[in-house]
Amino acid sequence: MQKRVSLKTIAHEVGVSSATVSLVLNAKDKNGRVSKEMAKKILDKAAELNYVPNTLAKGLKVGRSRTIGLIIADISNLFFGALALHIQNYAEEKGYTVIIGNTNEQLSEMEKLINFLYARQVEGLIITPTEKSQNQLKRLINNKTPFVLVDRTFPELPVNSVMIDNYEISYQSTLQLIKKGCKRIGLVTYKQDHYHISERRRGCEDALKHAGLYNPDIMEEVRYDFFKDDMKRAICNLMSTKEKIDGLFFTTNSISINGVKELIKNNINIQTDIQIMCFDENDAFYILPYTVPFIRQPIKEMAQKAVELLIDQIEMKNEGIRNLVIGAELVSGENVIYF
Amino acid sequence: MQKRVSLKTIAHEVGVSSATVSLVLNAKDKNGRVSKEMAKKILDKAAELNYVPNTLAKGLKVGRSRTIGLIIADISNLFFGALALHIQNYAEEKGYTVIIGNTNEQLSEMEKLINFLYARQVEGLIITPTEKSQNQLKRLINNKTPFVLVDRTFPELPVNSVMIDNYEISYQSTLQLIKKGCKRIGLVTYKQDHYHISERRRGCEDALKHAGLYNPDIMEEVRYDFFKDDMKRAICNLMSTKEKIDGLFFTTNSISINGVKELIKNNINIQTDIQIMCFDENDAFYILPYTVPFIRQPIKEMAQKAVELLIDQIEMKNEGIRNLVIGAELVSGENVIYF
DNA sequence: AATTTTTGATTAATCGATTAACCTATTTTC
DNA sequence: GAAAATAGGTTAATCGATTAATCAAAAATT
Repeated sequence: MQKRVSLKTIAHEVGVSSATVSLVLNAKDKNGRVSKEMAKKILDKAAELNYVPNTLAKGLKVGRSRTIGLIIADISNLFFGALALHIQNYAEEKGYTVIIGNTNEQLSEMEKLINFLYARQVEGLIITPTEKSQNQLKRLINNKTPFVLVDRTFPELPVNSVMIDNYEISYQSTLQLIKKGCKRIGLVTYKQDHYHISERRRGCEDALKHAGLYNPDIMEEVRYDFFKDDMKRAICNLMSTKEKIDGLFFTTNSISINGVKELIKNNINIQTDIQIMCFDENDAFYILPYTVPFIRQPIKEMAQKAVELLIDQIEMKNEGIRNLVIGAELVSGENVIYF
Repeated sequence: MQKRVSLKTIAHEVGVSSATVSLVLNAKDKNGRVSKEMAKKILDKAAELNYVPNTLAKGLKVGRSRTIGLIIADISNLFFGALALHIQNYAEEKGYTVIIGNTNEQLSEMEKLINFLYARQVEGLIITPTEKSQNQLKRLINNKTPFVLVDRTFPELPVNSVMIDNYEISYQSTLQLIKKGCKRIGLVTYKQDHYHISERRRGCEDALKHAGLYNPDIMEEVRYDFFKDDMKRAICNLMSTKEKIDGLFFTTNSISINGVKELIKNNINIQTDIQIMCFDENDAFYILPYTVPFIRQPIKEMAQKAVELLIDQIEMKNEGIRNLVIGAELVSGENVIYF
């Protein structure tokens, strides 16, 4: 790598001190601190030498890195990928650099990442927390490190968060299944204690209970670590009940995709035999010859709000804890139903 | 944010100079520079105060940021998402931080990103270049900025690259279609001048020519900016030829997904009416009741090699330009065919 | 003509960490 | 017992940029 051009280089070539160069290049010579001719000379030389300021040195001096850390649970998931993209775009627009880390849903990785990012002087974090990460978040709170949770949260902790209303959208979407005439509606969800997932389940189950259709025998749980096997078993179980089920609610995207796959494998016609409700958009749905109804999270909006919340905290514009809830939409066939 | 603990803080609390603290914390007191008792005191205090070194300050001093920039063309694409994940994981393992940027296939964005990353003192770049970005790459070459191209390259430029053998795998995969008995094999590709895409086309066409099956009338091009409309038209054209086509080669993942979708929409049975060949793995393929043959790129290996090549350059272990070609595999039903 | 103001720049400290060079007791060596 | 070696630190410069404080010369004011 060629030696980089620093303020000093320019100063030396023009024959002034580096302070002068700094003033000109930062346009802080408002009170006529530098003559126009000199300013032009410096600007020209900077352009000629292709000067790019050293963000790190500047950050060190002014005590601000203008960097935020993004801790994602599973970047190979399209939902998180899109979330990361929008967070990055929006943060960059606001003048911040984003360093992304991936926990792979591993608590230990989350701890490592926090330290890693902290050492890189991030001014704040946007986090999709892994299960049981409350203690790590508490440490961040004690440190007064600004952070925002997205997509997932722990309701018992006093933290900033951006979420969709998982209960509400699940309730409403289940009502849609009922409206379509489903009488025996099952559910497949993860066996884990993420609040957002259990809220989805609760929303679905409450809708069923209120309609007098709730049946605990057709609520299936699958393990994250044995996902494929458990899905196979779950769909198999559900499909072999005496009274055939005619509706199915999937609480996450991965469960939705795999659920549809297993249904197709079992020769169940998703149009006629059963109605389903999925979470999150996916290419896979568009490949099918029929439309699959799914709940769409407003990813871009969530990303922007998360960045805004974080920057407000960093720049001390915040007034206490904020928990944003953003509406999701049910995409069913051609028509979008908003809630 | 709480005031961070610096070397000085520790030095002050223990009652020594910060030089001593630095020596102890970096284990550079090998020649008995610091007494064991003092070292223990410092270590204990560092642990007590939860000291985390300021990577930026260290980078400034030693002249190395240990950061690399990753410029991705379209992070919402699963292939690039996976590539980014693996690059990041492997780079971190090697002690480097990765800052990711997304060009959205826009040349102007690529220029902005390069400057942005350069200002952040990246020591090198891994790039999936956009079309017509040769001049920007030439500037990097002139600057002697270490960089590696992945997935795409410009054969006329003297650059390091990690690629699959697009020509070879396309040739072989087309032979498979022919072996299955296809007589009229069409192709859908992007109308753009990326070398890797045109190599895929060339591979397919050469296989057809050598088999005496080449027909330029059923080679369709679609525009990136009018993708969906063009795909609709392309498939429609192909399907309305007098002599029905019985094989179809898609040169990218997005074309594959959309192609399959359009075929299904047009009520064409992919098992019986037509044989297809797709590029890159996708969830969508697994949702279908039949297996879709596709070409799988060894993403993880490509990622690792790219990181290795780059680090070799950064740490001056390189010996000139290297162009790595990694074998891809054809995944056809249950059996994987390696080339 | 003496004083004040303005113009146009420089000096020097600082951010946090590193490291070559230096210093002072204490211990070894002959 | 004097010189040399060693142990156990400290000083100070440095990376690149910022900025308060300062300064010298020219211009304006009285």
